[in-house]
Amino acid sequence: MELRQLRSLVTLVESDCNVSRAAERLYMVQSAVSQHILRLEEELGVHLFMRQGKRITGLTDAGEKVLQHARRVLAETGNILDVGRDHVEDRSGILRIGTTHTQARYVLPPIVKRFNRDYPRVELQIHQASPRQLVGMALENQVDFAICTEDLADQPRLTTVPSYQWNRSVIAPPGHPLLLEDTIDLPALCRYPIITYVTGFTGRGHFDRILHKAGLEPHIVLTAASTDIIKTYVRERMGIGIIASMAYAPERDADLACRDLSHLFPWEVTRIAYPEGKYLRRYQEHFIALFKRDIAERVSREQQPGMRPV
Amino acid sequence: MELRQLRSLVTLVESDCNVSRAAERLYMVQSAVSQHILRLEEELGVHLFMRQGKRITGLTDAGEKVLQHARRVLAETGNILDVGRDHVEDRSGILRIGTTHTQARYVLPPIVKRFNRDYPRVELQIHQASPRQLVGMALENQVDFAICTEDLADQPRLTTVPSYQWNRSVIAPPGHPLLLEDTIDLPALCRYPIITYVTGFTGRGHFDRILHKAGLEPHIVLTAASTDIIKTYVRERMGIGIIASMAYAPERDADLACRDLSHLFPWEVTRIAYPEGKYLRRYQEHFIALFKRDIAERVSREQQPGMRPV
DNA sequence: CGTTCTTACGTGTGTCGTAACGATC
DNA sequence: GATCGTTACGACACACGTAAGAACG
Repeated sequence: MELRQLRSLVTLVESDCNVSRAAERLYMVQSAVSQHILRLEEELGVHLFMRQGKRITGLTDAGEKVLQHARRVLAETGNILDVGRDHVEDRSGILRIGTTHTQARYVLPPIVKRFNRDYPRVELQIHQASPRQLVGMALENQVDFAICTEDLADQPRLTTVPSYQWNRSVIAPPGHPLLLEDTIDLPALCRYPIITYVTGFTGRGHFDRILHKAGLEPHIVLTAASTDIIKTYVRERMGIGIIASMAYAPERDADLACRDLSHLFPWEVTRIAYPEGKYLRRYQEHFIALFKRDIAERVSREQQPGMRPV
Repeated sequence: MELRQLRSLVTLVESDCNVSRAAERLYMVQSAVSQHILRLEEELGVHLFMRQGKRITGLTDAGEKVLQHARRVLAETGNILDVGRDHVEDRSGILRIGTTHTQARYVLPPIVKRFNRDYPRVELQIHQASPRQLVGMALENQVDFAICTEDLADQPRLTTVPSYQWNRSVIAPPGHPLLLEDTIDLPALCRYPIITYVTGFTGRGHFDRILHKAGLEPHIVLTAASTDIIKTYVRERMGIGIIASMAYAPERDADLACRDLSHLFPWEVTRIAYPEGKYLRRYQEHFIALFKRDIAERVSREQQPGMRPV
């Protein structure tokens, strides 16, 4: 068995079982990849791929199993290379972050900026996806860190680092009747059409559960994956917006009133996740430290009510 | 980077950093192993080993890190080979069991016998070690299964399967004054010299904690790692023996009286552990199933009071 | 002086690329 | 006929073994 062969196997699967395309990605000719697979199958004594004539159509059961282990082999060889890179030159490299729109737009910017100042020669990549996708991307080593709130707790093959906590706020156009209330409670919220996040995003799960427990049926008039969309329709007076508190920017959103709702909903924990056992390069550890430090500073500086350190 | 190189690295460390001996184990000449290490160091740009002149004296920090990942790479390639073996011939292979004396001597025999009847062409290896050592052996893939009671719970990189529960019994020569008591309690036990297991073995931890909580100071006159030794000195009338209940064999130990102590101590859980993510061959899964089934049958058949299924 | 590791060099295996062939849609 | 995968073959690279050299106790 050779690492090359495993590399070909994984790339082939990621190229929809198209040998030609896999070969391109690997900067090799088709025949080489083909041979890798054939030799691997020969050595193991199992067909890893199902074929119709000569067309490869998919993985066999054995292929699925081998693929999983092959992925981990490659991940670990990647870790070994990273140990080397860190000793040769620990100030440059790539940092691939997978995260949701909310984090990328409202939380990461100051952190990323500072990180870039500390490590100007590290190339930063921000990949945007849904929490569920992010879990897969972290596991398949398509990103170094997955940063989000959902789906990360108790994930068996991921190490997760809690980075900060946040809660929700309600936004509404100035003069909206909700804003006249002294203290906002759940029934008050449910008296108006609500615009909030799509299921699976940004604390939507707990939001639904709390309202359901209270026996309330909110009138959710529109949902979106990103806060910008929500704000847009709140401005259009389609309803009140329930958003993550850190997504309210006082300057830019001066035309929207905002009220904290921390007393109504549980605090959400945003986590940084990476594959269990992954070797963290110096700058990767630095990023995690920076994340926590920045949140702590921001909270104490801006007195933001809907956000707090872990 | 090549798998061969990683293999050489791991073997070299397991050969006390002696290149000649590592080469022997790998059926290669010294120079080949030497080259593997040098090329790997060259590619990574780090010294993995510390040297005094040409003598290799130990791993560097980077070497330690690389070693860990290299071990996992090899474990995963082993899993891949196992997937193949299972499809080629799933009735023969090797099963390496690491366990303590108590399990090997008093619990495993009927299970092993039955397993051998089901899979006569699987070579069984039983490696005996302390619970602490067993954890290391499982992690470093020196055994397939580690079976013991201590040190396995919440081990991060091991999957553990609870297999059965057991409690303690006291053994004493016939006519011993303790046997006249109606119900035996902790103070009663502490009135006599006690012979039991060494710290770290067979439930000794909970034993100590319970007595300490009760404010009792037992007079422990002798400790041993295996029940046979304990029995021997109980026969010599050096004291009463506190042993795992399954270690009392009514026929063979007819010259010793035995009383169950389940009412005094917490139940211990014996677990089967293997590296997280390990591919289990057919016969390995069968062994685990057999283990549980056999215990259930034994308990219901023999009405053994100090043993129960999970 | 034996042990231990590295370096030098030749041989053979094996991998990759070119190219032709065979299959499938 | 176009796309796709396998087979055949040659060139090159490289890993291993032999053997000599260098460093330590």
